[in-house]
Amino acid sequence: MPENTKDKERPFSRVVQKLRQVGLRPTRQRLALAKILFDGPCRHVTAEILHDEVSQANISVSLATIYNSLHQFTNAGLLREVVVDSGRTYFDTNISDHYHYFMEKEGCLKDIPRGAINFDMLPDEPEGKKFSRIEVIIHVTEESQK
Amino acid sequence: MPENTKDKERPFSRVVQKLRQVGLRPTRQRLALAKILFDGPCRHVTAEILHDEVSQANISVSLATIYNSLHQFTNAGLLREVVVDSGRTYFDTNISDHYHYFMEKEGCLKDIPRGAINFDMLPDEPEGKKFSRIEVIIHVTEESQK
DNA sequence: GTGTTTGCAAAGTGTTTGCAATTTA
DNA sequence: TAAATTGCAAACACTTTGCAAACAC
Repeated sequence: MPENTKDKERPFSRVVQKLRQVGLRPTRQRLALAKILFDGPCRHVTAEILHDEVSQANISVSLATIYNSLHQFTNAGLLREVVVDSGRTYFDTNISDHYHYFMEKEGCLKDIPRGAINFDMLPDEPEGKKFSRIEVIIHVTEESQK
Repeated sequence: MPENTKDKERPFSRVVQKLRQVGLRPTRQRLALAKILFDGPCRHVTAEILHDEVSQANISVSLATIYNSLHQFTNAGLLREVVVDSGRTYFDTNISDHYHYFMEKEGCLKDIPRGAINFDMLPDEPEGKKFSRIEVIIHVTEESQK
């Protein structure tokens, strides 16, 4: 099992930049996570899923670091937190305004395509308050279930 | 501290009925909880809030029983679970179709008045699936905060 | 070198569970 | 009395924290 170091830095350059832009040092751990998260289609992950995936890639990143990184990425605006399930935190790599399906059976999130859902009217913001975000989650079950 | 037993059953009759209707024995604990929950305006509670309130009324109900009861009430259709915050479960005594404000500062839920929010269009249910419920949560912050 | 980041293990939070004792019908 | 319910304490799942060692610049 010879170590493959040849493609160690080059393919990460985009990810390295992304981290640098938000002021996070591109450490081995953060690079591995960022590559999984941002180098491909948008994803919805939990800390545990990420931990499994990074492990499968034979990179060891502790759970504590995964949690730290997820929050750092979120604070930096690279991720968005989605709450569907008390006791489990999902992070969405799609940071644009959009809503979610929650597939009850699989326990996973899917983006609702832009334009597939629309508000006719919204309440007014109360005096001195503002709506910081509007979450819509459509729970999807199998036809047979109630 | 003389025990006050005179008004022990009568004022509970509505609540007793409610429990009986869904097949739950009106025990001392369930009655105390049901009275707090259903005898008055609609509420949003967590297990802890309920525990505090019932304790303040000098009735002792263990947290385990509170959790049990909240789930029993929910399964019986007397309550509805609302997820806003990972790590804390809210129960809503308003079981009609409606949506929520989440007041970030206070960490509490408020119902959005019926008709204040409306969908213009909704996605179609995929083949063999159905939308079991649609959750809308508007996060409300102070004007100054972002 | 200096300040940042990591990883472990321990602590924390909210919730669930097993089971003996108690209560309800 | 039989079956349901309760409460405790222990177990749980997920997340956060403190701190010494390792790392990035």
